[in-house]
Amino acid sequence: MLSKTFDPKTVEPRLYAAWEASGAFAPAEDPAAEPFSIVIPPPNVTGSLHIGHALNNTLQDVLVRFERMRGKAALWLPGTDHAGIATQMVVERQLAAEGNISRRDLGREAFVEKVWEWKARSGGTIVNQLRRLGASCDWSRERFTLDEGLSAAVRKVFVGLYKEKLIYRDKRLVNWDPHFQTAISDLEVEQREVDGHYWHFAYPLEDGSGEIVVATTRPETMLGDTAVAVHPTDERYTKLIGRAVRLPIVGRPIPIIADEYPDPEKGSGAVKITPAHDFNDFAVGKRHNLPMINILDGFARLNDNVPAGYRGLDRFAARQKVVDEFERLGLLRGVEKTRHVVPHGDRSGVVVEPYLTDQWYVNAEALARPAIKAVEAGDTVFVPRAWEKTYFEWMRNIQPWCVSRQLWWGHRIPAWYGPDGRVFVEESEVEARRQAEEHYGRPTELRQDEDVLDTWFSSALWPFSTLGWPEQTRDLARFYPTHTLVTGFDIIFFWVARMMMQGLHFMGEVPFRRVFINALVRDAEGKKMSKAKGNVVDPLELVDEYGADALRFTLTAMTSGGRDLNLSRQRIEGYRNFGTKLWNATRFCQMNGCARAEGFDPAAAKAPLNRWIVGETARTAQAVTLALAECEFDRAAEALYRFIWNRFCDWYVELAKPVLNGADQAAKAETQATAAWALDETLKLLHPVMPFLTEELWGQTADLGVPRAHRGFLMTAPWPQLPDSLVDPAADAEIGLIVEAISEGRSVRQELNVPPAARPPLLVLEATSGQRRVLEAAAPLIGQLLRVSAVRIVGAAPEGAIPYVVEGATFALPVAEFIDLSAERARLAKEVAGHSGEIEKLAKKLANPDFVARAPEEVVEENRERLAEAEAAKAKLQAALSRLEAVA
RNA sequence: GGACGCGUAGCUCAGCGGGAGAGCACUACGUUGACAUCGUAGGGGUCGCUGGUUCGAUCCCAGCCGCGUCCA
Repeated sequence: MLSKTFDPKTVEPRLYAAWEASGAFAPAEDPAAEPFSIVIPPPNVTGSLHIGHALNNTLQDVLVRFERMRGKAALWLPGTDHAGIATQMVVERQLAAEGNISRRDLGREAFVEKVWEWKARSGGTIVNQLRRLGASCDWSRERFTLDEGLSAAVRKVFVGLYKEKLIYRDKRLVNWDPHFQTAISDLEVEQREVDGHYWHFAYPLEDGSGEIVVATTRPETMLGDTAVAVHPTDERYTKLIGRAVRLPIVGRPIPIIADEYPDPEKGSGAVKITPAHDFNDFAVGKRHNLPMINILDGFARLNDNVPAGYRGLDRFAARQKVVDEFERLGLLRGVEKTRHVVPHGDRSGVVVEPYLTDQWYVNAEALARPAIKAVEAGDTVFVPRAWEKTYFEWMRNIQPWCVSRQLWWGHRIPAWYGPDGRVFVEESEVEARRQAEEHYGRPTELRQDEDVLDTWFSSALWPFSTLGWPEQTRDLARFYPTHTLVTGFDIIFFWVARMMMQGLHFMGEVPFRRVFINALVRDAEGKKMSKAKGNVVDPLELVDEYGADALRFTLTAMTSGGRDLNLSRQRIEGYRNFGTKLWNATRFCQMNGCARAEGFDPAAAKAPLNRWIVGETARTAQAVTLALAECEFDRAAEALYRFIWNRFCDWYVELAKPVLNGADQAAKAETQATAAWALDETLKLLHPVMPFLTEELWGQTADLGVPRAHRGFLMTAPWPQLPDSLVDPAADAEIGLIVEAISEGRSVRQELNVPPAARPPLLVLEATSGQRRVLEAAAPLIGQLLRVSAVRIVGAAPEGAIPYVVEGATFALPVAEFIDLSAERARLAKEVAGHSGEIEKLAKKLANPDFVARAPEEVVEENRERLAEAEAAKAKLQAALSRLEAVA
């Protein structure tokens, strides 16, 4: 006998271990099985599971379990990302906390060694947390972006792109993160709006004949100014173009140039130009061939290119000093408060500086072209489709991708320099040496590039590098292109776009056929979760409290096309209750001898009740199958919830009770067999979303009746394929009538406050012969569920019987002695008014000749029928109301 | 400033050309032997505003108002 509730705490670890040990997570070996593959968005090794991971991985698991049951060779390939900056940060912090020497003192090799040690010790956290969710990843294929195989892939791609001239070295402005001492890509820069000032500085003309005023939010950069620009059409300055100002403090003469960049409407219309420290100024500098004076070092301190008093100062100290100096010189023309956006490093949180350095770039524009085409052609489809716009928007305006990082943790760039600076880009040092020897004519000492690659460079290869590329493995042939990628919209640029580019370039095919973009999980009030706000929900805590299945069902049910998903504990609790409901329905069936019967054929069931639930099961199977195939997760969850709670539990079980307790042995046996069959099908349909509870029930009911055709785990059972022919409209109509008669009767009783203990008969006044037959046959059911003593077919209602109309049939409950006549009058009047409103609307519509002429025939017909029904019902209730008023 | 998206029941959200829906919350009643992590019933919405298209608009189009996100 089942316990009273499901106990996730003991069941989950047991079942997960059993699944894993059985090898069920690996794809079927059957070569005939259609492949279905998903690569996991690799979480950072440093990570721990947050609610976004829980959502993302739940959806992947739902899909992969569904497809596995559908007989596909389903592979969900897991792994983790080395996450350059994040990991380096964690280990550095740990070194500091342990009172150890810093990374720099430790030296590169020793530090990297420390990171690997850390990874061995703590890197598995998130992977184990995924197990707690029930994720059916094939752990035997788990990969890490710094694995030997993946590193080989990275080198091959880098060298390949270099030789095609799609990777190149360039001196340009980068976003420099002074905290981590590295360049970062545009995507890693966060624009934050902050309070600041506009300082207006006067630059005296060199000949002393006047001044020109420029405004800046970054005064310290003036030390690197190499021009002042004005708009060529700005008449205020036409005469000054070509002349020079003497740069205060520095004393350097710099030209006044004409360029389209300054906006005459803004400020004074004149702009100071610092080509080495501003992206716009850099462009101006290029156009006018201006000197580029770098005034900062890697720590964002001022370097030796500035006057002595400023050297070594931090940028912000220098800012103040420059302002003070201008004031002292009498050249400060004003200060305004302003709010402006300032770039910050997304990891470090410090202000990043545009900084002139040599870096490696990928020609993203060239790689983007085929990637754009592939989505246009539908080779890869985004779900929801609207995200394609985001993808296109970025891809069509793509900039060169800076891929070098001045970090130690990552894939070292496979470039070696000779003594004269000549670069050899090869997959191995050996090969680089060989090339060098050939070039120089003798063995030559080479120095490897110090930099590592952007973490996203290796992530971009994930869909094929994890399958073994560059080796031509069986997995690669079988599972590439992968089928579906499930990820968040925040990394469409970082990751999805780059996988598209690299996949197409190196594999000649898109990396995935479909990209499902999942929502961002927010708190119950719709606020973004953040540690600062203290509203972060730990998914593992939720799993502890409600079980993994409840959390999974919640996340699945809340996944519609939206961008946000507001998670509340109440919601999870509700779905935990849903699991309990199914658990107890199974318990009920078990207590009532429901067991699989030898040779049971759902199509051959005789009792309308059984035929009805068989049809409902088939309908549900179809709805869930369609929904999951289309990533309509909320619809799948809704169909399951509705079927299990509102059909199976609320009606099937209730209506089956009298049969199960009755004397008709044949009917009882059929019902027991049907219930067992329906439950088995239900467990299969619910399994992808609630794997633990369903697997446990599957196991606990394994011995009830004849053995199942599928003897193993539910997770490997075949998915239900139930034909439409199992739906029986006649059975639907019968059960529909019974359900409505009971529901409406209950409504009458409650509204009129008929005591629950009262057991009047239910009178059937007007009904078709078919309806009468159904109602008479269902008398015991109706008796129990509506709490009536009998169902009687009568000609006319006795005085004071309360009528109601359902499916065109008229019923009455003789409960006059219990009720307040005025309450009944009010009830009838309300019903009549309701019908009147409906009638008015429909009649008006049908009276419109345009409607009748132009609307589709079936719509017109449907409206006519509804009008007739409403009129009939109203007439009956109106008659009752009149009788009542006559009595009173 | 540009792009995208959202305003539907108290809350969170589905629906998206022909009868306004769900969960939760709320109210009343109820231990009928699966389940109180329950059952039964009920109240509650000019579907942001203004126009347009249409026989018909919550749904399509335009404008406006309010909110959010991303990119400058």
